[in-house]
Amino acid sequence: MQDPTYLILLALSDRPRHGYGILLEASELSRGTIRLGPGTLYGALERLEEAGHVELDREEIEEGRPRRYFRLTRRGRSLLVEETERREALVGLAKQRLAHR
Amino acid sequence: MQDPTYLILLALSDRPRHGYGILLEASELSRGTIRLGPGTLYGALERLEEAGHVELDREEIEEGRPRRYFRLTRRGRSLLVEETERREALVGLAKQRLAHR
DNA sequence: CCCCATGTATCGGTCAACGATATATGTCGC
DNA sequence: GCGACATATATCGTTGACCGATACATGGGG
Repeated sequence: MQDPTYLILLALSDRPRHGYGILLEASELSRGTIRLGPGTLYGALERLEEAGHVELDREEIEEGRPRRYFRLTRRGRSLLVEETERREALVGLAKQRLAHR
Repeated sequence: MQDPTYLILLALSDRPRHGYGILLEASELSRGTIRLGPGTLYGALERLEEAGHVELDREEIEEGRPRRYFRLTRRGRSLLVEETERREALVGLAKQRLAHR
């Protein structure tokens, strides 16, 4: 799993968000390091939805503008936890390697 | 930077290695999680060499089989350190998020 | 009145990654 | 002596995530 997809899952980990909200949260989470474009977002959401990691929470229409909220599924949260552990292990190894030289 | 490229840099961080050695070391580092194929390896090495992150250390011929050793350049090591810090920060954030719920 | 922020969505291009494949030698077991 | 496997390098074609550009729509601020 690459960073953009990981950030999307992470942005949804505390509560459901709509597309644009995910974009903003992901940007904040990475401190502006990673900027998701809409193409990345909706493509990834589609794949995540198809895989059962994310699902539509609700649809709202506010002042003529539609908002589609997505939420993590149980499977999605599992995936996020696993991926986090995998990343943590790899980074731990790397730090160890880079330290003793 | 994706995992395969990261693992290649990491595999070269302690000493120069030849292609097949990188493959084995990367497999060991990730505990078999990530298996690099030759296509991935040589493609990535070419890109890394062109970018000045990796360079040819020496060429040996042992028992009719050629061995091409690669090493990290200073720039390559810098990149590896930066990338590790970036990954560490992101994983730290993720753990924090996943904890308080 | 125009720009910007908000909000969703599609399209096409790029490029890393990947599997399959090819070539060659040495070793081990049968 | 033969086949299977590990060692070792390399190429090719495909896939698919990612990304920028673009489109469309509304509301607010300068």
